[in-house]
Amino acid sequence: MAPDQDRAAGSLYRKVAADLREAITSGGYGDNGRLPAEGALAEQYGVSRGTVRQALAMLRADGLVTSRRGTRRVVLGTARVQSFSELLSFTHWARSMGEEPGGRLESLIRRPADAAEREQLRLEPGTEVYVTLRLRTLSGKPVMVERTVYPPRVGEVVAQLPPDVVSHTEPLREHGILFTDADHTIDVVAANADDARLLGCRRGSPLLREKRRTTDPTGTPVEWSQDRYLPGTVAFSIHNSLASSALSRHAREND
Amino acid sequence: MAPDQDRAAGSLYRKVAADLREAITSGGYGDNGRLPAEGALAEQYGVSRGTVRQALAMLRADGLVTSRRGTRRVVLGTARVQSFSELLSFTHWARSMGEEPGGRLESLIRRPADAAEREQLRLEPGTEVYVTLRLRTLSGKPVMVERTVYPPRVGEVVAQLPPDVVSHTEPLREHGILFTDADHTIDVVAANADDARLLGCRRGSPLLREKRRTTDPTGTPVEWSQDRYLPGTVAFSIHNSLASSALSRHAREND
DNA sequence: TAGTGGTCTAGACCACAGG
DNA sequence: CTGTGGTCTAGACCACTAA
Repeated sequence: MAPDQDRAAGSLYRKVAADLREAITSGGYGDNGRLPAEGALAEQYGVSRGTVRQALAMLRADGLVTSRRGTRRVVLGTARVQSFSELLSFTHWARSMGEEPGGRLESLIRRPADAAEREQLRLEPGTEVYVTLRLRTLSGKPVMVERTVYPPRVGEVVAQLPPDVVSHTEPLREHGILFTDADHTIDVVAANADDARLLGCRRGSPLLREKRRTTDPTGTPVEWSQDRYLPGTVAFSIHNSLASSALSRHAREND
Repeated sequence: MAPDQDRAAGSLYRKVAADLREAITSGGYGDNGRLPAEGALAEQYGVSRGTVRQALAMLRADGLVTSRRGTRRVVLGTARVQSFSELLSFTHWARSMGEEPGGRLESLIRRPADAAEREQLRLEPGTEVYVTLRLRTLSGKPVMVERTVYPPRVGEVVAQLPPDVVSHTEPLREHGILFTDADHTIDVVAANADDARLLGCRRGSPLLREKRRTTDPTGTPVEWSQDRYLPGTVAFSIHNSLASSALSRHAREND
């Protein structure tokens, strides 16, 4: 078991959800099969129906099952949805694919925030921010350029990390800086001179861009980042429904 | 009020959620402000705490509020998240931006499904599918090429629509074909000859691609589509958190 | 310590699917 | 009609935050 999965512990409904997820993804209920009724599951696990429903809501959000009034839940598929930490951390993502993540800090500067940065990070005029430029690699091959702006509290921690540290989210968590919510925007952008030099592509060639603003549980922004990927190295996937949705990032596969 | 929003009707928690959403987005609680306690909201609306929590879970998924044990919920922002129908329907999306959606059916053919299509739509070998190629425009300007594969049950309905019909999801709903779940993948692809001709770009120039498979409440696939957008016309946004996430598509704004 | 959200229970009624 | 998921209630206890 990956250490990530142990987070199922702590609450009952997470344990039930983890167990059901395991049963589903290992084919225990078949594809397009039906799950037992909520009442049956409640009895089977020795919990109330409400707890079972809370567990099933997680699977619903992940696109594993549908639900419709009147009939049993249907197994949609064995969709692989990434955990939140896999989504935010290049390092976790790479490792989950069996690739070796690498990176190089190109620059780290401290300067007053401009208007856009103040807006994104909710900072007072004159506040200084830390700005990093990193090249990210998979098994030695450049795939992404990452530009991140940190507010002072976070930047001070980042600035003291060794320049060759692979993961940033882990040390930050140890400093009590938590990532709980993120807004992402995905589009296409042309490579500028820096992008071209670092990624080894032509200037003006298209890159897949992900802009991301992350906040902690109090709603305070902790990071504003702009990642630019070489085409063909990444795709973003989302499952959504009338009720909920989820995003996942994965290596691109053939058409 | 847009007709879409009337769907808040039907259940209590949706009404509560709609009311709170309105209060938040109109600034009633301020940015980074605090919501009243769950108990207070329950009393205010005359419902149980469980119902209030169900409503708040929706706002949480939309990125409007955070939550943390021990303190009141924090208003994250006034994020505009699109409804599921806006996300699936080009027509709804265009109108929500105040643009005039247009389109032209370039071709509609019926032929046996190939291996990939059978896989995506869960069809038996030899089953025939309907394949459409459409050019989509905003206020007359080409922005997207859409290739959709329908299984027979759905294709038969689509094939009988007038070629210049703007929205397909609406007539389908009237035929009892419901869209409840979708999986999306977003990446970059080079324009082929057809794309270049229809969109008026050079062959090989980059396009933002969204692949989408949609299913109905029983888990049966009803559509497999591949949309290719001109760069600069669209971006995709997602809010996600430790608990949940949502996707929205919107017009690109300046950097 | 007091207030808050997170979790869990037990029971109720309804709307809808399908025989 | 029966069985199912959808909704709602009333109450309980716990873990955590902030004063």
